[in-house]
Amino acid sequence: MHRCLVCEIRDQSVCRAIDDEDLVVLAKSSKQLSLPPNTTLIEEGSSATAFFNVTAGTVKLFKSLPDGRRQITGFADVGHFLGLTNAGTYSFGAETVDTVQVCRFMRPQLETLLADYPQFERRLLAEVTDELAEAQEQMLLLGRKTARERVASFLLARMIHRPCQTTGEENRVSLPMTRVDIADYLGLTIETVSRTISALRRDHIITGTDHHGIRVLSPSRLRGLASGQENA
Amino acid sequence: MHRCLVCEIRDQSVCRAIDDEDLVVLAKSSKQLSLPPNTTLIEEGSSATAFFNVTAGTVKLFKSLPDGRRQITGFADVGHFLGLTNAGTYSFGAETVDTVQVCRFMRPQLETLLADYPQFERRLLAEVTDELAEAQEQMLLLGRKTARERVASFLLARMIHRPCQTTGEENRVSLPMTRVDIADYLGLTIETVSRTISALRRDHIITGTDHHGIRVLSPSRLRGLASGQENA
DNA sequence: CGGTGAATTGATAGTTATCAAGTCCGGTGG
DNA sequence: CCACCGGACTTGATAACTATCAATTCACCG
Repeated sequence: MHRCLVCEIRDQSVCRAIDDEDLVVLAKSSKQLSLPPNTTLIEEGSSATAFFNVTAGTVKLFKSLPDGRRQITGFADVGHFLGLTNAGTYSFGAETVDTVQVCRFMRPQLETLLADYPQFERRLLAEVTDELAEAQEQMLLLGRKTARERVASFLLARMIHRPCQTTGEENRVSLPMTRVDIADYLGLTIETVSRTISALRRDHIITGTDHHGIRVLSPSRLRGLASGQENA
Repeated sequence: MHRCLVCEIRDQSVCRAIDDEDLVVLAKSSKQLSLPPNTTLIEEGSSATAFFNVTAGTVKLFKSLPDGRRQITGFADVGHFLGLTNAGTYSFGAETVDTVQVCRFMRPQLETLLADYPQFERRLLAEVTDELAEAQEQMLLLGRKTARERVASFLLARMIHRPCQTTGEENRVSLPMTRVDIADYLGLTIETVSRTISALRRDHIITGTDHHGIRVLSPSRLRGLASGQENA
């Protein structure tokens, strides 16, 4: 059957630009993959042959230096696409954080889609524009915020962006990634991330001992911290 | 007459997506402006009413924190556009660095252009994709590079991107922006930028005493530094 | 030629990295 | 079911890099 027609997250992704009839074509030009944690989706510098749409889980995007230093440039979760590039090679790498499902489009087929469905291209432009705005926000964080402000910004962004209301707990934030990933995202070391989270706990701004999930006690104080009011 | 037809940088900008006949329409929907140094083009957070195409000079884009800390997210020079956003307000500010000329499109007219010229949208998508790749490179710089590596990366990028061959000097790099701007772009202080440039001079990697232009003596050592080889 | 803002240089302080133990937690096997 | 194992995380002590504060020096422009 036509897989894309019954896609649960269709309205959250770029695919919403395509109507029911044409989704048949889309289903043929894409393939769904299920990937275990820490799988390489895109190797940095490899030739750009595919394009992915995340339908479940979280993917990390990153760039590295020859000596191994790494900067995670973003986490892509449900509904996000990745793999666009003008050059022939990917300028970044991508790995799964947890178990991930993606739809993969091969490049020639993507080109066809872009040519045939202006709406699809329109959606893509909007998505990339959003990503650029996020990247600018992250540059502000990396260039000008303190460790405490960075961690607060990160937790706040995850609280707002992924309202984890599956559990009964209020303001719960899930952290599927490791401390290494958080550190590489915030431009810090794992020790500084750990110490800073502990400090926020001591200050009763957050709570919870689980390493992969915390609860925000005072969203307003967190918001204050994230925007540079070092008190609150 | 039809200004856009004789535009000297047309083939360097998004306007190259539009053919001669239709440029007449473009000329009507845009307006050319000449602006002195340090003019605000876009106020951070103001409502997004216009879109600009730089035809001469350099514009700085930035984001700020309430207490005044600022991060310059990029410099836009000849051929670059700026002002795209999905939200109703700009998430960033923009100011001229030197004397700048821009073509201004008002938002409704831009929407029309996008709808009528798929090629224009295509070009825009490519441009934004490039900017995103640059932003990711800058995140690597801000999150993981040392001061010396940051300055080396900056000088190298300007050498490669703006081959300043107007003067006879080889490998000349022009720095129209102030030390404050460079510092805010690299996530450093002006003192650290100044000290680092002096150190590169001492190490005979660059030369020149002019504050707004230097000459690279050893591009290869600069390249090594920029990618993390702390020797070279 | 003097004035003024920009840039450089110096001394010191602070934030975060590095190095080094521990502790916690999830998974595995007895 | 419980003990053990190993990786992830936390905590502590110290070091290093860059920021801050302060004083010149430089260069541009009237």
